[in-house]
Amino acid sequence: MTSLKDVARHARVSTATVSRVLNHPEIVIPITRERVERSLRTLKYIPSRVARRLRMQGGLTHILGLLLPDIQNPFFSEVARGVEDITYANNYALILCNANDDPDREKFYIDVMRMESVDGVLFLPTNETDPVAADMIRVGMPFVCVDRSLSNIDVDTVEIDNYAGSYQAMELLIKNGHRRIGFISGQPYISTSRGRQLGYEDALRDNRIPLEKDLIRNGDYRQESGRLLTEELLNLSLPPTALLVANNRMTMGAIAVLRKRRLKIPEEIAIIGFDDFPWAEFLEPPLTVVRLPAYEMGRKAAEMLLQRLVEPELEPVLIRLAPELIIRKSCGSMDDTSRMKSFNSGKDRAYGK
Amino acid sequence: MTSLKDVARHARVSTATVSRVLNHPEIVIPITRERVERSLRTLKYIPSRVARRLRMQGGLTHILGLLLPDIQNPFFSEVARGVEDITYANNYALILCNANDDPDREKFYIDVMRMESVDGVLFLPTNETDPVAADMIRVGMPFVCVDRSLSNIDVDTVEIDNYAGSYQAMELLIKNGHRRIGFISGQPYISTSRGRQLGYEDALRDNRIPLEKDLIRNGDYRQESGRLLTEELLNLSLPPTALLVANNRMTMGAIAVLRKRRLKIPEEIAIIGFDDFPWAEFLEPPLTVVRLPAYEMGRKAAEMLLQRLVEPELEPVLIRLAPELIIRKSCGSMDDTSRMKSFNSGKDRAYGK
DNA sequence: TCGTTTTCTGAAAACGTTACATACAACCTC
DNA sequence: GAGGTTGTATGTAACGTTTTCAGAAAACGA
Repeated sequence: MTSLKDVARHARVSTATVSRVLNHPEIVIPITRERVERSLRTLKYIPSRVARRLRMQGGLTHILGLLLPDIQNPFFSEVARGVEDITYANNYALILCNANDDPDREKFYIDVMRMESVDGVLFLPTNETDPVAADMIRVGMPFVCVDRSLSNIDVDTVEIDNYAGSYQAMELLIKNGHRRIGFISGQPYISTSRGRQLGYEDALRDNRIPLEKDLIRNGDYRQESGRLLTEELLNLSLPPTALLVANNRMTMGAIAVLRKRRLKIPEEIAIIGFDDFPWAEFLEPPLTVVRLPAYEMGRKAAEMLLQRLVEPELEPVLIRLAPELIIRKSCGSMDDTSRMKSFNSGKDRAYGK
Repeated sequence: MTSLKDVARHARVSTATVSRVLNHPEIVIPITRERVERSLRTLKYIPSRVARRLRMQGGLTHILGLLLPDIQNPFFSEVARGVEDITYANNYALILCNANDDPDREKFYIDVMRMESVDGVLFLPTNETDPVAADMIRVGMPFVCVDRSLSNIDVDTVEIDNYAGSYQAMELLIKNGHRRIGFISGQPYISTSRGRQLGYEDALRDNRIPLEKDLIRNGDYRQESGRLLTEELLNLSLPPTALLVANNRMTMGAIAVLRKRRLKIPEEIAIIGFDDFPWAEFLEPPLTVVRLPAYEMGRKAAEMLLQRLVEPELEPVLIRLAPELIIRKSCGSMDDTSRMKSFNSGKDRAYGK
């Protein structure tokens, strides 16, 4: 690798001059500048970001870190794409790490980011209380929480209005005549899960439907979990007539069970999932979902972090993005309301009411 | 940030000793070692990988780069997961970059990797002739090509036997009675596309079915492309009775068109896609696919690169992984062969043969 | 006791940058 | 013409590590 020193020797100037040609070309006299630039080209000089980063402790070195819980989930990879579009547009490099839902791995990568002295970190916590992250924030590392929040820490956050998302989904199901609605939630120590669950509960209460603890199940956001919990719900003596599932993976698990039991959707059981994904409309029937603006969230978060870098003293900001209910067929469409109702009353009778 | 120097001062030793405690603990006497370790802990020392990397030019600094064409495609994100599992297991950090199918972005990130002096690079080229990558290889950077190969460059490569994949898919379609099979291919300058197309052509030839240029369409691996080309194929005066689609995105485009035209799958048109994905079995009908071992490929590639780091002088190696035909319903299952046949002969008559 | 080996530690140099302080002109200003 | 100002380039000191070299101290053998 050719270094600044090589270029300096070749152009018969000092390294300082070469560095200035690179960083502040306007303050070096054209004749010298051109000579240096020629040397730069002939030697194919490539600067070392490592050396620069070492030297510029405290300055900006144009590298950000992004830590995701699960890169395979299209929701998170869309967040990543949003982030990356912004960082690239601003000439920032990005260290993208995948915690794989494993706290040890998460810690490993958080440490990596500190060790790499990135300018700032975009973080999607796998759980609410992360001492390593907390430490990082305390120590003054520019930091933005994305999608999920950290408890007891006041820090820039971009998240989705999960409460509104599930509230709207519930309203639709209730309007379609459902009263026994199963809710497959995520882990209670993830902020998104709690928001979604609260929306579920409030929608019931606002519609004077009694809350049944039995109908709420906590899973771990994985497909297997969705499968298991759906089985449990269907095996209830009074099974639900509709399902609200808190993420896309568990939704797939749920659908797998529904298929296996040959239950007709939405006639025999309705289902709404969280997270839209490219194939949702090709399922049979097309899946009604709460679309979460993942790409938007990634962009917003990256913009926020870049902003924070130039204005470190600002008060922490919270941005909440609105989800969107995408009504397809799996919830019983509006047109089917009548059929829906009669079906449900039939069910109700079957239950002995 | 506390540095080695701080720790050294606190423990009343030299920085050299602290460094030795960190890297070669066995050569420092226990009494000193413990004192240093105590200081390390109380000061919460976190090493700077940046400084280490700068110092260890030529040595191994435990960081690898991975450059993907499109992080949102589940195929690539699965590759990433495979890579990441291996790097993490070996205590390597990973800089994961997303070229977003954009050659400029690809160049940007390749440069970033050089500038960051990573130990090695895992690269999925967006096209076969990449001067920047070629340069990197020439300059001796440990390098592994994944999934797609670079032309004219002898370098470690892990890829999939695309030829076999499409050959097998074609055999199945032909066995199911199809003779007019449309092929929606990728860009001809991507090695995977060519392999898949060759398999298509050879399967036809080996079964004495004349090749019709009209039935082969080149797309760009995006959904819109699949949509367009399917429309084109269906608008042919003699449209195909089956479709083989060279990647998952274009397959979705194709299915969208088939749905829109209310064509029954597989009765009116059969379809096989490349790349399995989590939802393929939930489509109606479940999609027959050529499963590509993406995760495996990621693992293999990472292992290969790590191997290369310790044995730089080895001859370049080519690993070709076998795909797997996953037969579901969209191609007309074996049981339906008879129905298939009669259906096709009916079609044939309709075509005036 | 003295030399020799062994074990441990410290000083210093290097990695490739950037920034600060300085040097040396040349040009004003009074 | 002394002193100040500007414009340009240089020298050098960091940044935080690792490693080489050499020296001090300890252990050993005679």
